[in-house]
Amino acid sequence: MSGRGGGEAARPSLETVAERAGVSRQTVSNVLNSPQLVRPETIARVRAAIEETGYRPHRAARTLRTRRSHLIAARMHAPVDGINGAVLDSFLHALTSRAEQRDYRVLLYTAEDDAQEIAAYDELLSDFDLDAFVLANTHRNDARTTWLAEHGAPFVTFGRPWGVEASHGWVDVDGAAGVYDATRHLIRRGHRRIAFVGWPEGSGVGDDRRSGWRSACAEENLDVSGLTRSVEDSLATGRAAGAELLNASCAPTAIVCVSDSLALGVWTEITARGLTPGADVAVIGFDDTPTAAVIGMSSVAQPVGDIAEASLDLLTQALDGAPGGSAAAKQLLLPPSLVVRASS
Amino acid sequence: MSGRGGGEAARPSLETVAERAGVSRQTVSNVLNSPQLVRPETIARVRAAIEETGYRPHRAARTLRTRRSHLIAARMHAPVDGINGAVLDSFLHALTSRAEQRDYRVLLYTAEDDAQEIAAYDELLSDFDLDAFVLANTHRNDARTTWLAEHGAPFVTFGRPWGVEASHGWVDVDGAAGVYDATRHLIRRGHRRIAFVGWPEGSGVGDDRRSGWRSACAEENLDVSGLTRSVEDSLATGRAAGAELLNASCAPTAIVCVSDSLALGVWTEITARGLTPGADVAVIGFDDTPTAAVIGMSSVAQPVGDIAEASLDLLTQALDGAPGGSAAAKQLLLPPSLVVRASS
DNA sequence: ATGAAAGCGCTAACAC
DNA sequence: GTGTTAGCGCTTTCAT
Repeated sequence: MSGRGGGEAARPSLETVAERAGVSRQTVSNVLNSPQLVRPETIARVRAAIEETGYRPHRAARTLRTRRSHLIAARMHAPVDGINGAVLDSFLHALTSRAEQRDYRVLLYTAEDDAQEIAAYDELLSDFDLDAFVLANTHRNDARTTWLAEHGAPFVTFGRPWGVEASHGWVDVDGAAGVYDATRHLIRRGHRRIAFVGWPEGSGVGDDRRSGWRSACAEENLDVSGLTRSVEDSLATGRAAGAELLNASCAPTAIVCVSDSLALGVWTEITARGLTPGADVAVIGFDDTPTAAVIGMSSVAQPVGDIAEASLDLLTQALDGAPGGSAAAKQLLLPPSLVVRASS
Repeated sequence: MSGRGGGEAARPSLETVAERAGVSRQTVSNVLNSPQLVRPETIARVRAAIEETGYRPHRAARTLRTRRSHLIAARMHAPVDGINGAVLDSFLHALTSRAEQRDYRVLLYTAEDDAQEIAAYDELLSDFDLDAFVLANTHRNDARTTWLAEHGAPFVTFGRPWGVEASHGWVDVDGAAGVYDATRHLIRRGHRRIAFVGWPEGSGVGDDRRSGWRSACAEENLDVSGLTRSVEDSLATGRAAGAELLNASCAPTAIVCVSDSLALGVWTEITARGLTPGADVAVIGFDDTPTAAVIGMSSVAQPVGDIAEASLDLLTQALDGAPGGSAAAKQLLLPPSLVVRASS
């Protein structure tokens, strides 16, 4: 740690610039925030003075006056099994870099459940004048969106509102389509007995993804009886589900999973039996995590950059004022893409 | 996105609290910031008034006055191969949650090289009054620390200053000790030909880790000739290095790697030959990434939480004033720990 | 199109 | 130990 007190030059203020340009402080502010009110030649003079003095507006002062911090809050998720968290990490990176381009910054917070997260909103909103919130992992009965809406705080969610009608802006990935594509891919490769390992019924995301498998199979009149499992998300449960499926009298030749965690569990079971994923039993996961890439497992990838971009579009549209009636869609469903590797 | 304008109650200010408690604004401020100056009974009265009104101080106002934002900047790293980034992610999470406990928040920025990162510091410092910076991945000729020191900005690094004498605060993990432990572990298991796959000479971190392997082998008079490789960090290069080693006339029975990426590359080569990591050839990586955990690969783990904690200790010590002469060490080398799994 | 006055909410400096 | 005064740097009226 280095202490304070290096040789800084005195920080130029609006005043300095105004004097130098021979205008009032106010005019400088207008050049910055409402240039259309200022005559072009004045603008030029002021711009020159800004350049010469190296003036930079001070955020805290602006925030105090306008109640806008130019800060967007995002949650830093705890590394769980470390597998699925990878998607949120790259989403966060995309969000940060794209926010910078729009003159916003991302402020982090942590929380262990919805209640803690709401407490964080409360503090962020009233203490720091946070401009907006980006939520991930929406789920049924999501208290967070309700709270934010009630408090009039702008927000977007990465994930649809599940089980409720909600009018807030959201961006999501079409999980059903992703799993549908994965299943179609397997069908094209000649598979007829394709299993699905998903999460227990009731999770919006999980049910949605499962439906993609079901409809792809239905289209081809494939028999799916006994070919689905519902388990919590982990390697161990995935492996057990895989074992069950492979032990059945009519074992599947391909297994699609709702997540990479489960898929890796299945993968582990396959290799433990001396079989080769892809050659003997095909496996496809969901999220295209680094681990999947490393071991060569096919997986459905979410377009993280596009999600971040779209989220910010929605946000800045609301924050910086949508010109006109703001007819733009406030809900967006993006298509994922299947990354085919050796395992399928 | 939900718009602004929900039914907020009017925000209570210091004034409100002061009136209610029958004191001046200043006294309320003192209760909050310098309670030792206020008589206990006054404190109690003010605290009660704060409670009743639900008053919360406004950061922007305080920042404007004190030039302290209570914000700490950290870089959001781009997901590279997705393997090694995992350590920084959990470090960032630990940093965020621990900073919250000390009434600091973490603000993100992105950068693609040192120059961009310095530009970010500049903006963050003068526009947002950032209080401090946390840097990771220190390297030789690190322009960032020089810049920060010159500008008098408080900072800590996760990583030693390599190749220079520097007096700034840092926290690092003893990589040499980690690799030494890993090698010792292999020796205890009976291995006599232990190879090391590292990075090209010149990277401080890489050379340091390699030295741990060298000294453990030297202690036991093990022959290490032809048993080390220096390659860039990736799966492919790791795999190639592994192949070379295994093809040699006197192939090693165990391979220690400077990173999990390289170790996974070696792992891939081993399994591709129909061999089993651990049973046939032992492999140990570095960083204990999620992928390592998933596939059951031994790896050296960095104590991320402790690093975050220590970094903040150093920072807050400098920011909030170290009482007394601040005799506490400003440099800290933490021991990593070997996580033994099936691969060794 | 530009300028003057006022004030956002807080704390440092000083008086009492 | 507590109150008073002033001002951080900016933008929002409103007057010109």
